[in-house]
Amino acid sequence: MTNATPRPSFLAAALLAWYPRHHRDLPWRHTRDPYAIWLSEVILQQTRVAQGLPYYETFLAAYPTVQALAAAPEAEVLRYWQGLGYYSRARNMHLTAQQVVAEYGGLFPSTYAGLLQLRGVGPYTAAAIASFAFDEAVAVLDGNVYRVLARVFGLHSDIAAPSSRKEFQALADQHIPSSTPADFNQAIMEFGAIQCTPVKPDCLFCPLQSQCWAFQHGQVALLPVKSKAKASRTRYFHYFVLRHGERTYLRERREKDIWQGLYDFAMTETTVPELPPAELLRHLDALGVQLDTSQAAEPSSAYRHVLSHQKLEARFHPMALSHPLPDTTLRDLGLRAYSADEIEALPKPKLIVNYCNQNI
DNA sequence: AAGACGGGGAA
DNA sequence: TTCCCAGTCTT
Repeated sequence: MTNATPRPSFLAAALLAWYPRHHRDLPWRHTRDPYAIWLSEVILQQTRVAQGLPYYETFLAAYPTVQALAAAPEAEVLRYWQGLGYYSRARNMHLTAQQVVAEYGGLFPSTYAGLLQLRGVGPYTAAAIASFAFDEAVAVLDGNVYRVLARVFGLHSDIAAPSSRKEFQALADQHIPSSTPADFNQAIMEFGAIQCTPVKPDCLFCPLQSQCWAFQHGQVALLPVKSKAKASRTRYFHYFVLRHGERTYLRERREKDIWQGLYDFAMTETTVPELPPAELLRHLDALGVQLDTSQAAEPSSAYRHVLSHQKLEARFHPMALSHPLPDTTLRDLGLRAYSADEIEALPKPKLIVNYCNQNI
């Protein structure tokens, strides 16, 4: 006799009973289109549902098919992504869309292993698409799943350590029912998001209460174990908001740093808050700005912008130039003059959006 | 294995 | 303010 009908998992039974009565009605749960599911999963990778939802709607309206996304200019794709963060997600989606159209005839791979080959698609996203679009019985492992499993089974491995993945994946794969893998995956993630929350989980009305190791041992608040992220560093940005007439100079960030592919102003960076006046003059000279004809206003007060791993403190130095910047400067620094409408259409970091909203 | 990569919400 | 939220790629 084969094990075609494995012993039902108490976890699966509880989650599958809980899910229909508690889950949120979200648009990507009404489709089997791997493209739409892929989009939703990439958006949700590091983003809360409330924040990602409007982006999903707008993005899907702008690019209803993988062909439409593949045909779009990258800057436009990034503009739709503006404010979501982790912009490599959008760049990778764009590249992958082009690959799917050019090499896969516009059809997504239909297996976990096949999906894993795509750029920007890792174990989590491959499992999500494989189960939701193709009913493959591969368990998703996201932050919610780590938390639920750590508490229910009393696992004390550090979930921040890559080596813990195998342990949790094996446990999840052991409990996912081959008959309804998509429902199980949706249910366990939703359960973690709504019921088994990071802080103040609703243990009082939890269907797994009697079977939950953490609850039974009074260790709910201690699980999952997660090592702390290292302290973030502070960076000081000094932006030169150069204008000539109605146009302002911006450039695309191409360096290997934050905000790759997005647009901001010419700038320099220091490790201390202040930019010495002599340094300011040196940079303006390098830009080819003629000091006697420029009208420099006082720098703005500091704009503080907090990323998870960096604290940014930015000051903006607006300058009205009486002559355009030399072509050599434009070429060397990648600067171009844009009208206000054109700036609005460029993808920009939130910090720059904030500044522009107040000053441009 | 460790670091890089955004931005937002809740306490 | 401080704490929390985390997949994928690169090194």
